[in-house]
Parts: sequence; C-alpha cells; structure tokens
Amino acid sequence: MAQKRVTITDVAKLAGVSVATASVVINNKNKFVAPRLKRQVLEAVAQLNYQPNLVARSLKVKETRTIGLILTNITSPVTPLSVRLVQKYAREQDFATLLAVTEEDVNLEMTIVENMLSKRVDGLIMCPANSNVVAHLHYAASLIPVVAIERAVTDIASVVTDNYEIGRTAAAHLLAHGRRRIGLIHMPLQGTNTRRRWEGIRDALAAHDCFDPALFCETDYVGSSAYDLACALIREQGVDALMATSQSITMGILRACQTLDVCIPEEVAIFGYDDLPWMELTAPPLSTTQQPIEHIARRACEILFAALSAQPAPAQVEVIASRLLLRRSCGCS
Amino acid sequence: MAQKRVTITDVAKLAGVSVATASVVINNKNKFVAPRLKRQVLEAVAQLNYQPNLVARSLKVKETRTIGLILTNITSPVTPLSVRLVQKYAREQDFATLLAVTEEDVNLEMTIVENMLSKRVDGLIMCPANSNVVAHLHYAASLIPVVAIERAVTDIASVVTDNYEIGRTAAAHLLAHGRRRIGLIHMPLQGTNTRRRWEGIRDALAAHDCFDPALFCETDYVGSSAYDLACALIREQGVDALMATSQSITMGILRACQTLDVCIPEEVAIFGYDDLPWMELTAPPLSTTQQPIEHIARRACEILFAALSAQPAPAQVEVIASRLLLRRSCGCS
DNA sequence: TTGATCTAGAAAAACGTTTCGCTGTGTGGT
DNA sequence: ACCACACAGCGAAACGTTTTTCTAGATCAA
Repeated sequence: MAQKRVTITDVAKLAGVSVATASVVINNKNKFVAPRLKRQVLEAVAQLNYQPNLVARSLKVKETRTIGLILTNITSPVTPLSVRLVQKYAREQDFATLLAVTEEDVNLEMTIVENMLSKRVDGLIMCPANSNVVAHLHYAASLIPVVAIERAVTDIASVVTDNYEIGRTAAAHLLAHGRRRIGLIHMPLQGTNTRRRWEGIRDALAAHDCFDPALFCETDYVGSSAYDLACALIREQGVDALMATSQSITMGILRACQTLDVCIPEEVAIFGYDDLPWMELTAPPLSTTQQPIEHIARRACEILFAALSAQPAPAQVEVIASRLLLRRSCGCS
Repeated sequence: MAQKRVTITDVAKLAGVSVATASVVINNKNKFVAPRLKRQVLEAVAQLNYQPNLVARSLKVKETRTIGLILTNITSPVTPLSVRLVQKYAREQDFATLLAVTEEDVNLEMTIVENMLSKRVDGLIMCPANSNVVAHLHYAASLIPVVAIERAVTDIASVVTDNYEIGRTAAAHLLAHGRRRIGLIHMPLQGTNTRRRWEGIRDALAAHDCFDPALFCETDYVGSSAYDLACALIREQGVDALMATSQSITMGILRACQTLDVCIPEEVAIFGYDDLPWMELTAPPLSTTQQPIEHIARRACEILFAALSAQPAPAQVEVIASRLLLRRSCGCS
C-alpha cells in the first residue's frame, strides 16, 4: 500500500532516453522517433508497468477528460437509465464520470457544482434541483459546457420532456372513454414539470367542462399521502378515473383500490406514471406515460460532447416528445 | 467559455502577499498569520471569486479526495441504493465519487480499474464482474484500499450476503408449509452468489429427500427465458412451489402464473428475490428475500474510510445476514 | 571542403498548488 | 547593550506531466 509509483522519469531512465522523447512515444504523437528508441521506451513501459499519472497530465493540458453528472434523486426509477446511458456515451469517448446527487437540496447542489468546477471537470450534465436559484449554474456555464436535463433553465442548453402535452393527451384519452370525474394526485406544484403536466390535464378537462379543483390533490415529494388521498377521492368524491405524477403515487392509488375493493378499470380507470417493468404485472396491467429518458440522456450527451469538441452549444431548450403506453387500467379494450 | 481562471498567484498579488502565505490562509493551517494579511487574502479570494484548482493540489499532496465506485449493472433495482449510500457517505467526508459500470465485462472492468488508478483515486469500492480473473484487483489493492461488495474475492476485503443461508431458510420455509415439489429458476451458476444460494436450496430439499434436479432450471443473466421455464415447470412437472434468484425471474414466474391461471399460493407457492416496492402490490403480495444492500454498502464505506485514514483493512470477508420477508405468496396465512 | 539547412532528441519551462528552508525583524534574558 | 532565539512571511523547490525551445550532428549544394 502507498508504495511509490513509477513515473515517466523512471521509464525514460530505464530506456536511456529523455523524458521528452518518452512522453512523445507514450502518447504516440506523429513526431518521428527512431524505431530503436521507440522500442526501448515501450519495453521500459511494459517492464515497469508504467501507468501515466493523469492528474499531472490534466494539470498540464488543462483538461481532465471527466464530466460531471449531477442528479436529484438516484432512487427515482428512471435515473439508472440515464446514468447508464451517460456512462456509456462518456466511456466511448474515453471520459470518466463524476457522479453526485443533490436530493433536491439547492445548497448541496451549489457546493457540488463548486466542487466539480474545482476538480476541473470538462463538462456537466445535470438535473437542476427544483428551485429558482440558478446563479451558480450560469456561472458554471460560463466556464464549461453545461446541459440541463429534465428541467429547463434559461440561458442554458436544456433537454426536457413535453409535460404539458403528455398530460393533455392522457387526460383527453380518459375523456374519450367517457370518464368525467377525473382525479389527479400530484407532487408539489413548485416543480415546473408537475405544474406543466397539471396544466395540460386541467386544460383538457376544462375543454370538456369537467375540471373540478376538488379532485386535484397535492402530496409531498415522496408521495407518502397518496394512499389516503386516493381513498378519499374514491369514497368521498366518487371519481371514475385517477391520474398520478410519480411512481410512488401510482402505487398509492393501486393500494387504495385494492383495499377498497374497487374494480379497475370498470369503477375507476387509472393512468400511471413512468414505465417500469412491474407495471405490466399488476392486475390489470397499468396504462402509463412513457418517459423518454434515454432519448433525453442521449441528446444531452450529444449536445455536451459537441460543445466539448467545438464551439459552445446554443443555449436553447429542446423538447422531447413522450408517448402514452395504453394497457388495460385506463379502460382500453 | 474557456476563459482564464483565477489562480492563487492572482489572489496573492491582489492581497499583496506571497503565494505561500496565501496558501496558508486559504487552507487555514494552524500556522499564525497576521490578522491584517489574513483579512486581505480573504478579501482577495472573495473579490476574485477564487476557486482552488484541485488537480494541481492533488498533484502536490498526492491525494485526490475521490473514490471510485465500480458496479456491474446500474439497472439492477438494488444498485441505486448502494450508489446513494456510498455517495452520501463519501460526500460527508468531502470525497467525490467516480462512477463506472462494467456490465459484467471483465475486460471493461480491467480498463476501468486501470483508468481509475491513473486518475489516482484514493480508494475503490467495487462489485467485481463475475469472472475468475482478478489479478488487476490485487494489483489495485496493492496500491490503494479496495473493498469488494456483493462478491467476495480472496485476499481483498469483501462484504457480501449470506447466500447459502438465505437459500436454505427460504426452501426450509416452503418445506415447513408442506410443499414438496419445489422448483427453482436461477441465473447461470458461474455466479458464486447464485451457486451458493442454489446449494443452500438443494441442501434444504435434500434433507427432506425431495431434491429433484429436473425442477432446477438455468436461465441467462437477464432472465429472458424465465417465463417459458416457469410455464414448463408448472405444466409438465407439476411443481407446487417456485423460487427465483432475480427480480426479472420473479417477474417471469408471475407472468406465467397469470397466463396459466394458476392460483398463488394455493396451487403454486412463490418465493421472489429482492425486495422492491411493487412486490407488495401484486396479487397476492410477494414473499421475498431481503437484500441487505444498504447494510453492505455502509460496511463497505466504513471499512474503506477506515483504511483511508489509518492502516489497511484486514483482507477478510464479512458476511451480512439477510432475512425472509414473509408475505402471502409463499402460503403464509 | 565549407557553410547552410534540416531534424532527432535533449534540456528546460510551464501548469497551479503545497511546503521546506531561509531571512530578517522583534523580543527577552543577561 | 548585545546576543540568542522565536517566528512571520517569503522565495524556491517539488509534484509528474507536456511542449516549446535549443543543440548538435547529419545531409546537402556549391
């Protein structure tokens, strides 16, 4: 442990050349170096099992070949997908990934961003915490390429889902099947995404003249009260359909239906959120909205790496369409 | 973008002191420096918004305050938990986390480990890929503290679940409820964990004289054939219980029961794997084995950071007990 | 043969820190 | 009043690279 590590100087010494030439052959630049010396260096490298010190290299060349990935919530069922995709994409360009999660805490986010800047990451992909303090993001973006995912931030390249549209079409779908007392259990409306979706749903309902604020309930971020709210909506409001804005809310609704012994979709139709494997296994299979999370992550990578290798990306928001996944719980066939 | 960043020299110059003293006050060492100068430096720092260049610092002090976290599969439902925990633990000690995933590919694992060593991470927590080539791990462990999770590797500190024991008790539980034709669908037996669990189950059954190899089936890593195998076991072998060794296999079994219209647990009892939120929502709720994944991650962190701040950890394997989560699918009341 | 031209490879500077060792000033003891 | 000592703060070296500059030997033309 903590033994001294072999440096390029050791290699050069063993090979009987200068460190300069050693460096040249190790990074095989297109400079010409005599085959004999080249071979000697390569042999020395192999013999000493030399591993370049990338932090020294980074200091000199001013790039770390590392990107930062900042997320708000690692246990959200969709994050692993984006992590995997970013990972893979980065690795293909020989970049490493520094991961951090903020748990929606802006202060934590600020120190994390600061730390990553100090660590001199070359670029940043992040899902900003839900908050309107973004000065640190703009500061970061003035130093390195930054792309925001999931939540748009002004003057920073962002790629997000079309929450309004997906909310509207999901609600419209339920309306088309004759539902009229459509309830919604949603997370706090501070979240722009939740709010947009809420608006989409409201507008769809209002267009059919059946928007009833009493049927729209707010839960906390983890959705712990979803079960109780669902019970209340079913028993006291006689809803004939329920929509959710998170996996955990979906689960709460399902549990409520189970306990109250209400038939899905005959008595209450259900529209879930996200598409997880288990949602096909419930009885009946759940209709949900598909989160194009991998699509988002891919675009984010493309934008980031384009900016990394050339000129900065335009700071515009890119909207990715999402789709309904119609199964049985919404009353389809 | 790419503007020049302010260095400690700028700070020193503005404050009218030498870089040496600037450094001293910035890292506030316990050396005494005149309050006046101290204030000047601090003001300069604030005014220039100086952010130390951590890669230069790392080069000098030979520590990066970064740990590597290498996982095999980010989409496994339990990994986010360990990621989160390691994250949190590391951040509390002001360490960053370099994340990489191997997808069970040893060659990829080798280059990742190599890359992390080159990046000079201070320590490594990793779930080794399923393979018997481990030279690179021992090499890594000779340089920095390494702790393996989930899969033990000889001569490296490891913390794992007791797969044999949990397999044995789960099978014993089914036996105690009168099941005799107990089937198992498992992932490839190369995996030590799967093998140990397999052995536990076999031994439990053998003790009651009802181990029948025909009821033990192997699927690939993603469990894609689980559905077909489950159908076959139910129809052709008349099993009265089925066990799984992964989430996806559990799902395959459930789907088979659904299609074949067999009653759980009356006709076939089911023992799942892992404990995910949705498993309470199936009909009936699933009995599973609990993976003490957070416990494992916590111990791994404790061991790693202990080694980081003092002498190397003993290279022993630590076994964390896991529990049965008895719900309804196994035939319990 | 000699001066000009080229180039392989060495020497040295630089990246931004930390830290060692030194200088020079101020204090206290005799 | 002088010497010894303490110590605040500075200069410079070092960390391990890359890259620019420089040197010296070889090649070529006249």
